[in-house]
Parts: sequence; C-alpha cells; structure tokens
Amino acid sequence: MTRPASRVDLAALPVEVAPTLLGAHLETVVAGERVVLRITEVEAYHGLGTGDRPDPGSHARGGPTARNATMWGEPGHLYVYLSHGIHSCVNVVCGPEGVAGGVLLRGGEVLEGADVAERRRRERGVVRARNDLARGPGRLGDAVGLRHPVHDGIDAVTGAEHAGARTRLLLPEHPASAVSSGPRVGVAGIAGTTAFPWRFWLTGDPTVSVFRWGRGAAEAAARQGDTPSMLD
DNA sequence: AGTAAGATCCAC
DNA sequence: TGGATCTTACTT
Repeated sequence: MTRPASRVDLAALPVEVAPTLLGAHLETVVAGERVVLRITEVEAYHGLGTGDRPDPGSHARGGPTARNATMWGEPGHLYVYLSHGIHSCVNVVCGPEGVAGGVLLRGGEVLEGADVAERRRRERGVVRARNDLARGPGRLGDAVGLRHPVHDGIDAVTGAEHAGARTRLLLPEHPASAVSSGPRVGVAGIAGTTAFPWRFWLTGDPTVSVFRWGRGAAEAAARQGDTPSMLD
C-alpha cells in the first residue's frame, strides 16, 4: 500500500528522508511507456550549509552551480545528473527550498513495465537477470527512462508533464522494518566511509547493488578504524 | 584554454 | 584493472 508523497514528507534532511523512501514506488511515464519501480537502496547527500555537517561527497558541497541547481530547489523534484559521461542517475530532492539536498536512487525492483525497462537497458548496455534490471544507479536510470539533461528537475509530487515525461513518487503506508545502513558507494575520501553512513537498503534484498570503495575511501576508512563488518 | 576527476558499468 | 565517454570545476 502506498500514498502520494507530499512536499512536507520530503522537506526534512536527506539523511532523515532517505530510509523513508525504501519500499516507495517511483512511477514514470516516458514517451507513453510506464514503469513502476519499488525502491530498495538509496543514499543521502547534503550540501553546503545543509544540516549540522558539510558533506564533502555531494555535488552541492561548494554551493550552488548550474549543474546542481535542482538540488537547491523545491523538494519532490528529481535531480538527474550525468555520471562519468554515460549514465543518467536519479535523485529525489529533499530539504526546504534554498537548501541543497537529495537522495540518490541506487537500486530497485521493477514491478510494472519490465519489458519496457529491459528494452531500454538493451539499447544502452547488457541485460542480465531480472533482479539486475535496476541494480545500481546507472541501470536504474536506464530502467525508468529518465535522462540527463532533459528530465532534470521533473516534479514527482504533482506529476506534471516535463519534456514528454511524467513521474510520481508514492510512499509506503508504513516505514520499512528491516533497514541496513553503511558507507556510500564510490564516494571519494572520508565522505565514502562510515563517517557518512548515509547509504540505506532493505536488508537482504536481491536488487541492492554491491559495495565498492571510492577513490581513497578505503585508506580513509582504515585511518579511522572502519572494519569490513561495517559495510553491510 | 587545459586538465583531472568523476555518486558507473562492462569486459578483460 | 582499465576503457568508454563527456561534463564540470578547478588550474594556468
């Protein structure tokens, strides 16, 4: 059971909102093709002046820029950015307007439109097991059909049409009961260690991506005494 | 103007 | 472990 997300639901700090998105549904209609994704893995990102500590792993760490403008806007819009020149990754913008924040969608289960999601994946990469269709932020972006830069800023609260697409975020009636947390994936330095345990996932879910250290993060983790058991 | 580093994925 | 592929942000 789900209910439509409101701005108020998403106006809190990203690190607080992130676990509440586990089990939520993201419905996308792109070029008339509908996909419903059940979200199983997310990461919180803050920004300059967000919360009680700066987030050195965030695109908004240095303040507003043309790229991260969506992160500073109204909660409930989607920040879609290009990763490594190849992948379009999707965040739900969180926190009040004027404060940067987002929750990166890293993994999910395709509930409806699996044929559409599979075709999109085949056009851009390799189709593997059904559980891998939206496993990892790049594949998830492919599966739901949202692309950088055209879909950046689309509103998932009102579902308003934007560049030929509509999106809607539906929250679970009850928060997920079995949630795990740990360091964010692929984030450089201290920001990718347990100093920022801002990755959340549904414990044991098969659509959750595999953990990898970011550049210099393993060394930073060792310096502060992180152990392998902290990674899941 | 030049360059290095990506919130990744895939093949070797 | 390295290549693809291109944008952004930072340096000269």
